[in-house]
Amino acid sequence: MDDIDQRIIASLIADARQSYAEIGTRVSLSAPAVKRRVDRLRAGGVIRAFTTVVDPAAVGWTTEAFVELFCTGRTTPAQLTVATRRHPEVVGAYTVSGEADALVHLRAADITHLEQALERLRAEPFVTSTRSMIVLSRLVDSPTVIPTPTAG
Amino acid sequence: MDDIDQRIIASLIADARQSYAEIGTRVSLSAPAVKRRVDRLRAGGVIRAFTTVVDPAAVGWTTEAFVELFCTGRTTPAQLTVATRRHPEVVGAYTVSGEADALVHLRAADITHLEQALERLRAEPFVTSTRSMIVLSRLVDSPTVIPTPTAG
DNA sequence: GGTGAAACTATTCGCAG
DNA sequence: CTGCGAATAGTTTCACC
Repeated sequence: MDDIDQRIIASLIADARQSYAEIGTRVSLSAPAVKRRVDRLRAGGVIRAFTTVVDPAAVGWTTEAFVELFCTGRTTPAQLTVATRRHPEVVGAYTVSGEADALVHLRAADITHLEQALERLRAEPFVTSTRSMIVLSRLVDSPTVIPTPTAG
Repeated sequence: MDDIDQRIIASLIADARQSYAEIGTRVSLSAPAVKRRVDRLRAGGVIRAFTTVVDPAAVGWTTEAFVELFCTGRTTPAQLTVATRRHPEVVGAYTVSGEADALVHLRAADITHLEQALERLRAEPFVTSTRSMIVLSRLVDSPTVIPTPTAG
């Protein structure tokens, strides 16, 4: 992972459908050289996937919520992973420090759908209680972060 | 937006670098037909971007947090948007129902960097207090949702 | 929405630093 | 080990039906 790799990644984050030749002009490399680096980054797990950012509303998912999960003492992260992945409405789940044990990001078609998903989540045996924050408006939602780490 | 558009989108979410011909075989359409639909979806704002999912750790961002923002009474969503976009560490920001007024998703290089970002955020004039949840582990983190809305 | 042709890319070589 | 240039295979994109 050198500086050129970083720039290739930044370029692919900006547009995943760019040609290798185009990336090459940006980073001053030939297309085959870029491809070799991208293949290496993919094999090494640095690049996980090429994906498409879709307007959630256009696709029918208009309701979103963050739910804090309070769990029984003996709940493992592995249990949480398995449980949360069962629910298709879960788009993100994290164990966190603070009062709650986990934070779950839900996306649903509407309030009714969200309520159903929430009830299913609350029915998990290790969940003792939940606290929901319904998203009223999305102010910022960067698909991925452009890598410029040394900003501190 | 018909069923074929949905399937094209699902396919592009799974792999944004697929050829139009490949998508065409999945949805039983010719490559030019697929391109026309993709162009239309892009122009209509349904498809926002083609991007790359990168392992945040590999790129140097190892620390993540969700911060609940408590604001003064007269704070508008527009103010929040402007303020949160100023900070490069903010990867997501939402106004929410519940105790807090907003939820901010931060990503930083390390704890020190996160602390700095948090202090800068707390220095915003409309912020009265904050409550942080540091992410201990990422259980689920779907880059985008595969559109299968009618699951309720 | 399909077809076919032209322009452009991707990908695989051999070869050089 | 990494990058380059050339040749082949495949893709995008266009006009037209």
